Amino acid sequence: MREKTERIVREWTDACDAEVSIAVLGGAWKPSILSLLGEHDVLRFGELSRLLLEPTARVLTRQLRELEDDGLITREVYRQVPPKVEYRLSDLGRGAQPLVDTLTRWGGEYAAHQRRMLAAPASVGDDERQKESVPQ
Amino acid sequence: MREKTERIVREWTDACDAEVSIAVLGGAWKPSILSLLGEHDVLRFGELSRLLLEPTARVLTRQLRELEDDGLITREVYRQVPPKVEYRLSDLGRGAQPLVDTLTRWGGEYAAHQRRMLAAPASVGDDERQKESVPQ
DNA sequence: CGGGATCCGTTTCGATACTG
DNA sequence: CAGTATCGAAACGGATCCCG
Repeated sequence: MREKTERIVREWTDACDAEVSIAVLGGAWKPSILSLLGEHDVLRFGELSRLLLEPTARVLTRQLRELEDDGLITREVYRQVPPKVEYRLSDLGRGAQPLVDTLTRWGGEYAAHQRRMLAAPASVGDDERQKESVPQ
Repeated sequence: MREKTERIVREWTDACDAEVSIAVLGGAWKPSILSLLGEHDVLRFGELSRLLLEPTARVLTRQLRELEDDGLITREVYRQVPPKVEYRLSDLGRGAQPLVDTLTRWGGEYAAHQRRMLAAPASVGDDERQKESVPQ
């Protein structure tokens, strides 16, 4: 487990369990990585890199390490030339798939909703924080 | 919408919709805030502050503003002395409740699983990244 | 009561260059 | 191919003081 994850698992009360999920899945690219590994079963470093539209190797490596440390994916190194490294979901990672799917679905709906908002010319009486009115 | 949220909604491809969810819900205390507003229907600033075990006012204010900007909660100001401000879920926020619940459930299970790992004395052959072995 | 202003340390992201 | 090393910029969480 990452130190950060461990701290949160230890110290936070049950009331905020959702924060644990955010701590584990909240890094850049992480949900996408889990999603792709869910679809493809096994992926090499370079394949992940291309599918994700090229985050820098530095960044991708760190996210993968963190997911590994938190137990969601496994990393298998083939000591050969040229090197080859395979990533898969662990049991824990497969257990997270429904959550990732839910994140994907809600995020898609939210993005679609907001894109409609962006497309629509701001109409009079639109809701740009006009609640500064005086209800009482 | 926050600038950050808007950037992500605009620029990311559909393949990474989950990142949108993380962008919106990924701040400290945010899932907890939504959770509490789901339970209590309406809460004042001070009530939220106490229920969350006292984040500083500065931090709580910022998270509430971001959630408001992203359209998940509403803020109603009563111009009286002493002041009174009420927070509620918006329609968008109510729509996020199933997602928050899923985050809470998975986070709870993950935390329980990892706490068992922490409690168990590390047994021989435990999995602290021993995959550096040579499969081929 | 419900903040705003200011400041700061840490974390995180990301670009560039290099390597077994 | 799959990284590592180094560096800079920015975002974030948080403390402290002040205010209508």
